[in-house]
Amino acid sequence: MTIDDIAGALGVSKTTVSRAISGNGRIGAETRERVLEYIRCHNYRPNLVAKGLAKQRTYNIAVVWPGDYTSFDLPFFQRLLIGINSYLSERDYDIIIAVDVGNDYTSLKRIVDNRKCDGVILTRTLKRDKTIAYLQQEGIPFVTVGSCNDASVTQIDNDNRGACCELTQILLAKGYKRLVLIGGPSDQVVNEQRYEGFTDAYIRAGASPEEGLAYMDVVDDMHLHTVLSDIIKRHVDGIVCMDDYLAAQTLIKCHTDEIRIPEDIKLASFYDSSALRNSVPSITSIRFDDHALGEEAAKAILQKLDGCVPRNEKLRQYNVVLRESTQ
DNA sequence: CGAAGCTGAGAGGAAGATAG
DNA sequence: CTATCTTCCTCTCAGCTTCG
Repeated sequence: MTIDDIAGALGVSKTTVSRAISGNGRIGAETRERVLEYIRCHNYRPNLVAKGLAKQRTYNIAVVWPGDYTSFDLPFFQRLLIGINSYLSERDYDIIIAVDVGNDYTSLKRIVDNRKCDGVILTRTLKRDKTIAYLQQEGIPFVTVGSCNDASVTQIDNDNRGACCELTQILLAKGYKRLVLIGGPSDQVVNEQRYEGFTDAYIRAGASPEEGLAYMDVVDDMHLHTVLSDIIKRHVDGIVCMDDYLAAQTLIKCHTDEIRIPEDIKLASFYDSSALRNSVPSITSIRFDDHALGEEAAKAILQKLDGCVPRNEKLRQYNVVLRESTQ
């Protein structure tokens, strides 16, 4: 059934049917109700492809998923994606996933070149982000989940710097002065912000982190193993991991080397994934509302498509959840 | 005469159908 | 084989009719 069929059945023009559905343009209340009643009785659904043709829209949003995500990052991405989808699906938009690694945007480019999406949501940002530069050059509306230095980019983000600072401050206040930070690729803005938060906490405590106790760019198990061996030799008070994969590997390494957590060394992480929430011991972590983060990103991209300039949201709040690993 | 209510025509992209 | 319609469905501009 099309609006033409409805128009024929009710003896009005298809324009009138269209106006009754959209609510745009002049139409009598009685005529409108007659059309809507007919639609209700006959389960009519407008053809979105035809609507897209008329409105020059695809009703798809591309979401860029970093292909190098680990299984421990997945819960974050899953919650984020569900948040994005719950907002978009209520407004007849769908998601297309583009899987790209680092600064390679081949997958996204194919989607954009084939005009399969109206806008793009990036789920992380890099310090020199070529994907952002590409989208700016192409003039494609986009928002980032994650911060970047370009103020013209609409950015939605958790307060990673503040969260890492507060977590570190809590550990310092407990008397754990020699803390180590382990982080992933430093070209990811999120990791840099967490590093800054870590050093902020020391500065606020009137101290500075011990030289060489921040291990960045830990990207594979071999490297992590070497780092952990080094850390254990240095007899530090605690380890702060920038993600749950690193924390999980640290747990395994400590168990193998018969180092007890929290008796011999404290351990804290990010993301609050269920694997570490329920591990023995349970791991102190940061809790963000990733679902709401996704909804906000989706809202912002639809605002951009409608020609609004969404204000750059303030950083989203968090909770530090203290558990057995830092007692 | 002007506002309200409505209609006709055409645009939009891609693929299939038809004419030359 | 190439070029030119035609079709799919919806939206919207421009314009028509009706009525107070």
